[in-house]
Amino acid sequence: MRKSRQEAAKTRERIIASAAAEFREHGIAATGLADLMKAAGLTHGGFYRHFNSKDQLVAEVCATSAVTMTARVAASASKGRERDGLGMAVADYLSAKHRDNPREGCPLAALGGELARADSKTRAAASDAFLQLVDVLVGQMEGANSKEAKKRAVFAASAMIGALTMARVVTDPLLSDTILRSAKKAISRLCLEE
Amino acid sequence: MRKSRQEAAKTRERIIASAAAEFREHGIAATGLADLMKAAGLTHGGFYRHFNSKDQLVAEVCATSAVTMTARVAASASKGRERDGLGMAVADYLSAKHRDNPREGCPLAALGGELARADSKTRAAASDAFLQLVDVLVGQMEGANSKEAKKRAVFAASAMIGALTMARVVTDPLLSDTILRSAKKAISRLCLEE
DNA sequence: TGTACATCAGTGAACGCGCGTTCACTGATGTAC
DNA sequence: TGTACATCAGTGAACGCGCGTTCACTGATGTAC
Repeated sequence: MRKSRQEAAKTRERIIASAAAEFREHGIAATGLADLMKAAGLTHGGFYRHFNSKDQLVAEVCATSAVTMTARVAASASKGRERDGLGMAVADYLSAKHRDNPREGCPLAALGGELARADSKTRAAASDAFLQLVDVLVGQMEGANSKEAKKRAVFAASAMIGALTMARVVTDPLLSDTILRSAKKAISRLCLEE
Repeated sequence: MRKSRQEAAKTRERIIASAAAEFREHGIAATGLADLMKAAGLTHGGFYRHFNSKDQLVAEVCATSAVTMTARVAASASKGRERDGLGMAVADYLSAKHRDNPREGCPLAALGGELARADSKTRAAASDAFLQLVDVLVGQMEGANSKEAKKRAVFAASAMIGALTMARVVTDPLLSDTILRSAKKAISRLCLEE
């Protein structure tokens, strides 16, 4: 039952999309190929018509989900009328909604530790994802292309990722909210000063 | 070849110590019981004389490695003569040495994502670990027991964890150093003001 | 444009392997008298 | 204090299971004439 090239390309995208969601929800190591192929509405045997290995999929998922995530952050930044696009972006990233929906959220926050141990292509994609996030933030800051602004944005990005991660780890819902709120406040303040 | 109670207790501690190192280096899901028992100098069959399940081990490892980590941060804070214990603690946590030695480092930074998906006992231990870290930081801040100081410490802790995680993810060594340095600077500054 | 053939997307069974867990066994340790 | 027996830490083999990967097969799609 061969499919047309168009259909095959769509299937490939569907596999990547399912994998992106499953990985972020359950972790990379904990998600089997059979699981994610089933989530894409396929049997697991067909996987290797599209990818050479699970590792290759992981790298591609990392790259594509980074683009989606960055676009989302950029979009919420642009909702800030005139000023405080950065505040909007940070507030959206550190929202309860984002915390409670890792499937569609930032891959760096959901998979941080695993990405640090991944192969070089995946880590390269993750690095790129981080830099994309930094770029979006820097674009929203006063004195955008100064080195100082870049450094602040690097800090803001890693702090946002850390806060979202810990907000998901912690069992006490009040503490989780505090983590989100204190980070939102501190990062907005830090980036507005000067 | 039954062992004495003393020896058995030491074995148990040895398993926890090996597991703590292996988990932080390779991840929880990626570390098999056979691997970690071998690292402790035992065969894997004996595991269940000490623990009911892998999950139980994970929770205990999380609890004990948190204590070690907190003690380490507290120790480097106390090295700061008179002032700036906080600066010392942050600098030590965000050092290249810590980044390059996850085996002996902070479990929250090494396992963040996996802990968020772990069972409730493990997540409770991880929450506790986070709060311990916050307490150490708050103890080093001006106006220590104000609510404002606590919130700042919550932010500092999550930002430190995020920065260390991302410093390990990123492939460019210069960027990795920048992440560490910018976080060190921003956190020290943030906590000293006011 | 129609026909014959090669390609290959997707299926479903199978591969070897390592996982977490269980178990029979061993012999030194701990306990009871 | 000495002896007889129960306990149990640790070994090593085995359990069923799901993993990533491979493969023979199917039939619609793509290609060549």
